[in-house]
Parts: sequence; structure tokens; C-alpha cells
Amino acid sequence: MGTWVATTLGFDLNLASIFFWGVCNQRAVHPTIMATAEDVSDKLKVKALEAELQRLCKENEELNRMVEVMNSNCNILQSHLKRKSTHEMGQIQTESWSGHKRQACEPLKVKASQIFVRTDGADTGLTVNDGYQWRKYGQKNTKDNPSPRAYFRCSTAPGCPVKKKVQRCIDDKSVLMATYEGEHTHEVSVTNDSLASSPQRLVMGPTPNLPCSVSVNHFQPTVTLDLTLSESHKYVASLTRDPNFTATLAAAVAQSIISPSNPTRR
DNA sequence: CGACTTTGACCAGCGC
DNA sequence: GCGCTGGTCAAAGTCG
Repeated sequence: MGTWVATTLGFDLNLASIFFWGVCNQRAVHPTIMATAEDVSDKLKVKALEAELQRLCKENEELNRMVEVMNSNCNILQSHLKRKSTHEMGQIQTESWSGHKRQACEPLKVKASQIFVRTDGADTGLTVNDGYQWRKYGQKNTKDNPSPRAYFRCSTAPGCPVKKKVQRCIDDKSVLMATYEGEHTHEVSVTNDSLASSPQRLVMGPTPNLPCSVSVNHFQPTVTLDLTLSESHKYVASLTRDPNFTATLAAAVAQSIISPSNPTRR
């Protein structure tokens, strides 16, 4: 899944890079052109163009960083999907062979879902801001992961049975892996403040309250990409407003889920 | 002072 | 039965 973003966005970004690079080099090669310009308005125009150029170069850098982040997220999601798919297909086969009545094509009744949230690399906490209030009731070191696993209960409403486990991803410690169990018996308590303080998100799929999620129900997978990039809010917003971008992204994600072993992808 | 976090102890399930 | 492991409990500590 990793390179589909590059495939989707790379061409335009590369074109933009080449354009910006060419303009920058042109200015470097011919400094005297501007130095000898006598017209004041021309100088002003040049300054304005320089400023615009710098802004565009910076914007291009931000977009490239976004692509890197999205690539990283996609790689994580892809590996996770592969692991879960392999595991579940094995379970289905084992159960059908051992005489269980469930048909192989019957959708699994999965109550747990898993999300991945990219955090600041310096952040060592295990907090996932998903709009609900959680009360931590335990923490354990696990065998398969050097990072501790934290256990939370939903405290948004009394009696809510939902629990979640949060652990840093073994592959990428800047990624938090949260596993949710149960269903909330109340509405999400998302406030404008909590959303404003949470990482920027590009949400795709029917789980808008989750920052970056992969449902483990592989018969109806839900993928939400987390674009945690504190300086690039406006670019994320502009991208998410672009119907072409979201449509392409959605198609690519759907395609990658349908055929996870596509050899054209990383 | 109440709500929340930390952390060691305890319990249950599972494999050998 | 025993040990390992994941999950939960609950007392103590922390914070606003």
C-alpha cells in the first residue's frame, strides 16, 4: 500500500519540485539580471515573486513531508492488515475443519477494532485523543513488545463497558496502537476544543471519531489515515477539500485492501 | 478533596 | 500440577 500515495501524488509533486527547482536555479545563475534592473516597480515585483517562490517551495516541502507520513501510515496499515488477514483466514479454516458450523463466508462478529495514531516522536505517553474520556486502570509489560501496554476504561458515561488497550507499535515507536473492545452506550463527547487539540486527521470511511483506524473486521474494512503534521493544517485541509484527491485516495485505499499482494506496490 | 495515575499483587486461561 | 502470560484490582501517590 505504501507507494500508492506516491503514485497518486508523486507525479504532480515532482512536477512542482522541478518547476520550483528550475526557478530557483535560474535566479542563482543570473543574479545580475535583477541587480541591474532600474525600475522600482520591477524590483517590487521581483521581491513579491521571491516571497511567493519561498512560500511555494515551503509548501512543496510540506506536501512532500505529508506524502512521507502517509506512506509510513500506509505501510503500517498494510502490514497490520496482512497479519490480521493471515491470522483470521487461518482461524476460519481451523474452525471449519474442526466441525464448527460457521460458514467461511459468514462475516465475523468482531467487537474489537484497532486504530493507529502517529504521535510526536518525543511523546512517551500512551494517550489517544479519540473524543472519549478514559480512565487508566492498569499497565503491563508484554512479551512481544518492549513498550508497556496501558489499559483504559471509558469514563465518559457511568456504566459504559468499552475498554481499550494502548501500546506503541513495535515497528514504529512513534505510532500508538489502540485496541477498542465493546460498544459505547452513549454519544461521543467530542468538543471543539478536543478536536482542535487533537492531531490533524484525514478521515475516510464510516468511523469519523477515530483518528486512524483499521477495523479488524476484514469483510468490511475501515481505513482512516492520520495526517499528524502540526505545521501543515492548511495543506491537509486544502487536500481534504479537493474532491479529486479524496476520490483518488479512497479508490487507492479500497484497491489496496482488495488486493493486498499487488506486486506494483511496495 | 475528588478524580486520576501508578504499580505491585492477584487471578484466570492456556500450554506443557 | 506448574509456570507463563495477559488482564484486572486496589492501595498509595499525584495533581488541580
